[in-house]
Amino acid sequence: MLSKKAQYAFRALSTLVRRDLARRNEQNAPDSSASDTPTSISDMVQIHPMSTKFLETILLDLKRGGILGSKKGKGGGYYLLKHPDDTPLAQVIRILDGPIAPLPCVSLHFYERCHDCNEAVCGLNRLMAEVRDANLAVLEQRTLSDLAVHPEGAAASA
Amino acid sequence: MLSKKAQYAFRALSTLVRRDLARRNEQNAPDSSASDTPTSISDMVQIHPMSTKFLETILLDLKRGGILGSKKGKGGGYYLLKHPDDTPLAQVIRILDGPIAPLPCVSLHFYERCHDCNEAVCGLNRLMAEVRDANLAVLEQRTLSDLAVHPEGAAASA
DNA sequence: CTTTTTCCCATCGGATAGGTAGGAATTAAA
DNA sequence: TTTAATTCCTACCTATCCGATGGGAAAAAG
Repeated sequence: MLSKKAQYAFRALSTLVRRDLARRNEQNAPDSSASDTPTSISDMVQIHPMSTKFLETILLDLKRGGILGSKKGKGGGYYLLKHPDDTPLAQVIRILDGPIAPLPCVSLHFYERCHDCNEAVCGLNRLMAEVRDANLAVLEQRTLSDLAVHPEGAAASA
Repeated sequence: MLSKKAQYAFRALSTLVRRDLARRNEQNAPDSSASDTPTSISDMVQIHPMSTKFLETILLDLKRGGILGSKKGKGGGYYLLKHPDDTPLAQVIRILDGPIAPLPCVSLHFYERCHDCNEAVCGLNRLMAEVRDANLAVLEQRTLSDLAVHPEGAAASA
């Protein structure tokens, strides 16, 4: 299960993504690198109500994780460092929740040796590697852009 | 990530499965229902070293979950209630770790309404439902039998 | 030099994970 | 009929983590 941290992260990111895509549209600059108009924490909290202080720590994590940039002071805030298409959901989850794999011994980014079993002949490892791959097939393919897409053509925005 | 409980469960189950399949083979009764030769906790611990007391609680969970039967007293122990092919890994995980879905609002067996968002238009729900389905494609398909299969040993079935 | 913001550090209460202890109930066999 | 082996039940314990909060310091803009 995703932690609250990851859930809140996705909420906040969806706001940043929507603004980012809108700006790219307006400016006819679909490929420009980073936003120049940061969004403050208080703005984000107004759109998706949650604890300001808690969101603060989350955004800091995302910044350290290389997803967000920030600008201090008046008019400051956070912005996406890359095009929303270029940040897979897997990256967000790894920053906030750690490994995606169901076992450390089949994790790609957080591998830890499994000392209780021989990995070569352990039936569980093989199966859990399948699970990991099934997850990654979605989470590495889907990106922040998909967060902002709403299914039916309806103009149902938040 | 799987809990230790689930990991230990799979270890113990792999022992039961191997014995169960061997017995079916010897007796030329591939379709008989339950084992008549229970395996004791101490036997299981000898094969896969772990805390006896902890395994006890796990096996009780598996029994309450409808996967194992038990026999008390001398010569007693636990046995599989069904053919190993008929218990998907998902069932084991649900008993010991709860939901497989990454969010309660997309869980099939542990659904809980998501009060912070409109599920119909929430981008995250849709994506996490994809993740859930990717997981279930493996975990409902793969069964206890797959636990006992060793890769290089040739005779790999499915 | 005041206001608005990010940034940093420390703490905190409650829940959960992982594990332990002791003993009652049941059964087989000596 | 006693004894040994087993499951079963209830309670407890400890460390860690989750979710969250508080108090400022540092930077930037007006």
